[in-house]
Amino acid sequence: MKMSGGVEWGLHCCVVLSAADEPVVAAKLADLHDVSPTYLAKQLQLLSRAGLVRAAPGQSGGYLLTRPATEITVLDVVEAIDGSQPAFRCTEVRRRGPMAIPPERCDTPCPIAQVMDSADRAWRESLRAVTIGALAATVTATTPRELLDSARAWLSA
Amino acid sequence: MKMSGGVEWGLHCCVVLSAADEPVVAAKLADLHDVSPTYLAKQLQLLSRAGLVRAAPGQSGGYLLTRPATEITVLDVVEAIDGSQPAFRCTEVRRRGPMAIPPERCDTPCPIAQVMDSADRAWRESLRAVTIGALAATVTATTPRELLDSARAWLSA
DNA sequence: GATTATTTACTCGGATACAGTGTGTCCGAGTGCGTTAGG
DNA sequence: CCTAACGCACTCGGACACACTGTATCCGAGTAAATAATC
Repeated sequence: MKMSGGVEWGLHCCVVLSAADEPVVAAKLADLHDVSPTYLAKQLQLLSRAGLVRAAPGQSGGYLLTRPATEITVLDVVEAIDGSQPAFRCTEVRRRGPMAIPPERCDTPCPIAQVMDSADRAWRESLRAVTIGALAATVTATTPRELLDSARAWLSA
Repeated sequence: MKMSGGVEWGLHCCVVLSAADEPVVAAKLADLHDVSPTYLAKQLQLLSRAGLVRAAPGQSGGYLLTRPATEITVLDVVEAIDGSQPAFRCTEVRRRGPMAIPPERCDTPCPIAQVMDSADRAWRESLRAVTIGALAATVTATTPRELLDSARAWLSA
């Protein structure tokens, strides 16, 4: 099981965007993180479709958050990029093969699927509890002031 | 994000094995669940490597659990088949690009990785809380007696 | 009749092809800004 | 001097190849049981 590597990029981009008041161009975000510009563009488009960021077209355009960073959860970003479907999908093995349980007697969901769904909910709940704003706060608290300032300056340049 | 479909098969197989006192042949498990025999063999080999099941070779051989079903957690099976690595892998984007944080100042782990790891732990904890024995108990409790008996009979045939 | 070497059929195990999704890339449509011509 | 139309450069958006992991498969090595010959 492996989640799309674009999730990490998307989260970093959202944190950066939360600190910028002006639209930031996709290419600049790619340069900052030293990743493929075209592929990161794809991820940003996914964020745009999900309504988390807004694309300002035209000259001096770029991306900016649509909501305050404290109202965007990590789960939002993960689901926008990696999809919202659970990792485990029950194929109802019970109803197949020679010992198949007849569908009319299958009133209760498969116990295995129940366990998996429960774990999946716990995972999502854990991600929903943290917002981009909280992430940004941690970053600003743990990073030396000078680095933050120089980064912001480089971003505006 | 998608987990290997073999996980579902492996769990079903473990539940079946917990109800059988004699070794069960891989081909019979495949027939029972109506899945690819050769591919399910691969999953059983993974379970064998992980030490969850034991392969009895030779005539009248087959697979059987190495421990009581109540001492095998769902997480054990998931990790045996799907691997134990977390879904999210931090690539340390902070240390790349023009605004890279120098490694010597990177004493605290990346906040994003922290959140992801926390969610991953919650997920694993949820799966660790349920054993194959508990699953089997639920199955026996929710499935009509006659179906269980016929299934056991078919398995021994 | 008991013992033992042999044959046999069956099991699992690892090495080998195919497919689907994720990864990475490209070019075209659309939009705001700067310029310039006109009033 | 102000206004408005124009062109342009820049932006994002969706359509297009490539790669890697997961899926599915096959054949060979090993083992326990059944068999038959021997003592």
